[in-house]
Amino acid sequence: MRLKSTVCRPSSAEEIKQKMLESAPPKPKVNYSTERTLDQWVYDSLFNDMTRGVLLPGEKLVETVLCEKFQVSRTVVRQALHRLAELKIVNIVPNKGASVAAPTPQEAIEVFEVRRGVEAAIIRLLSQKIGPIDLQRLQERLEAEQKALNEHDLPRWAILAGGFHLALAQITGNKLFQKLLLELLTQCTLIVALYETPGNTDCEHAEHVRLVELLALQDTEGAIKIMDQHLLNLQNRLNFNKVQIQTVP
Amino acid sequence: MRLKSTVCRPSSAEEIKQKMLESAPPKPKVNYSTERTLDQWVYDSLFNDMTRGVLLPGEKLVETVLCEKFQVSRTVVRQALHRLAELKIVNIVPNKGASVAAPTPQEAIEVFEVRRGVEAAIIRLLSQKIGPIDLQRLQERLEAEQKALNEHDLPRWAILAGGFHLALAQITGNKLFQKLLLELLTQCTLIVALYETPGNTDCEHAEHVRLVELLALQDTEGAIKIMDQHLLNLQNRLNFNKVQIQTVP
DNA sequence: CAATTTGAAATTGTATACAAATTGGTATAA
DNA sequence: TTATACCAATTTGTATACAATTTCAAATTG
Repeated sequence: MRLKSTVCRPSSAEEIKQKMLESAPPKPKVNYSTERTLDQWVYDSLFNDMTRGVLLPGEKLVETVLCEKFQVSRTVVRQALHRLAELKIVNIVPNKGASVAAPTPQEAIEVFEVRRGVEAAIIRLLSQKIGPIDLQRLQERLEAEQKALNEHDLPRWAILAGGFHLALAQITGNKLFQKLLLELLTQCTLIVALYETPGNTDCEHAEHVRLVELLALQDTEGAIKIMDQHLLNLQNRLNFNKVQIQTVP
Repeated sequence: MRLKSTVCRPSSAEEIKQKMLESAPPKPKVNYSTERTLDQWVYDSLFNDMTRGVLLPGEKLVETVLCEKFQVSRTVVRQALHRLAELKIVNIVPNKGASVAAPTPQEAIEVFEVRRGVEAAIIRLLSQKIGPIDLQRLQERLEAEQKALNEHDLPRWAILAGGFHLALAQITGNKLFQKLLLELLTQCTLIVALYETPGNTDCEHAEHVRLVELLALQDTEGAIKIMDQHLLNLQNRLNFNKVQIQTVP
């Protein structure tokens, strides 16, 4: 008996303020309709929380809880959740509710199969369009990665490493490829959170370096091969026997 | 008793009844919640209307009109539209409304680039898993295609030809590839509706035949090449200067 | 005590109510 | 005539109200 009626307004409680503070949403938007809708704001916020690892796979997403967190009505929360479900990064079971997707081992394998295909296609396309400025920028990225590794700042490195793949997609100039890859990367984030084993970050970084070298040499097929192996290595580090802990508060 | 019949404000009229009859929805669902939700029903119905060419690119999708067509509240219609927008087959502009996606020439090119990459990946994966039964089924599909062509039943042929590509994805066993390809095919349907030129169906069919021959010979790279050319041919038949007619009732 | 029933709280699905924005036409002024 | 300001009707965005389903623990029964 926490909420008096079926309303999700501030009602008259104080635990709500507590909740608010404990995980405050980015910014409540001064006047709504400044080009963006509320549901887009909730959508983006949830999406980011998942890519950043704030929301973990399997975590329950109860509508009223999100209503209070964002101080919006259930209508907008539902809309955001259903849109995210369309991308398979939120799982919705009718009459049961929504939760952060927790891909099964089978689904994880499928995601990696698609990702390998898509990233190969991206490299093939990119090789026709890449120029010296692009290579320059990739080099700078690699140096930033190296720096993060030297400083043992793994969270920062992880973000940079994901960004590296997105940067490749960006060079193609193809927005659809960029969107598709972002979705796949997000799913991979969830998969890694579920099944990750230690792994060798130095190795991953070296593969990025080698990839850029091959791109600079215009060795497209070689670059594709490295990328494929890179993703296979990541996949092979997954341990599907790992016990999955459902977050239950 | 639910359904107080005051659904969506019938405004004032009779043209509405006309619209209702002119495109009656499949089935109104006896008791809702027989495993499926209303918004899923609307979603599926709209999706099919687009793949079947009943809804044309650019067509306005006004919420209240759909409310009356399906006899549901705006809530479910909105949910369905926003989900479809997530797949880029419906276009939503905040405060302006929804319409069937009408890809620009640039977007069309991007869809084809992605599709070529995805279908190549599908063939590469499929070649590891295809067996004699699969080849048998593909042969039967081709015969059905041939029959439709002989009978000059182009609509049926178009459905079969699209189904051929989906059938290839199915052989991979990868549900994600299947979902992705279905989305891309739907976008291609819209693109073709906008920019199609006559084109040679016999040629397209011959390419399907050749593809299956190469798969039977386990010539994966050859099959990929044929598929790529097949899709390039389709793309090259598009005429981006074609006048686009917006349906305005 | 184990298994089943049951019922109220919690949660989701759907409908309606209200607010804000857009649209299109008309009246007015330059 | 053209341009602009303004209002009313339409349409979309958001919040609330209500209905149906699920959950889970206490009560009942064997």
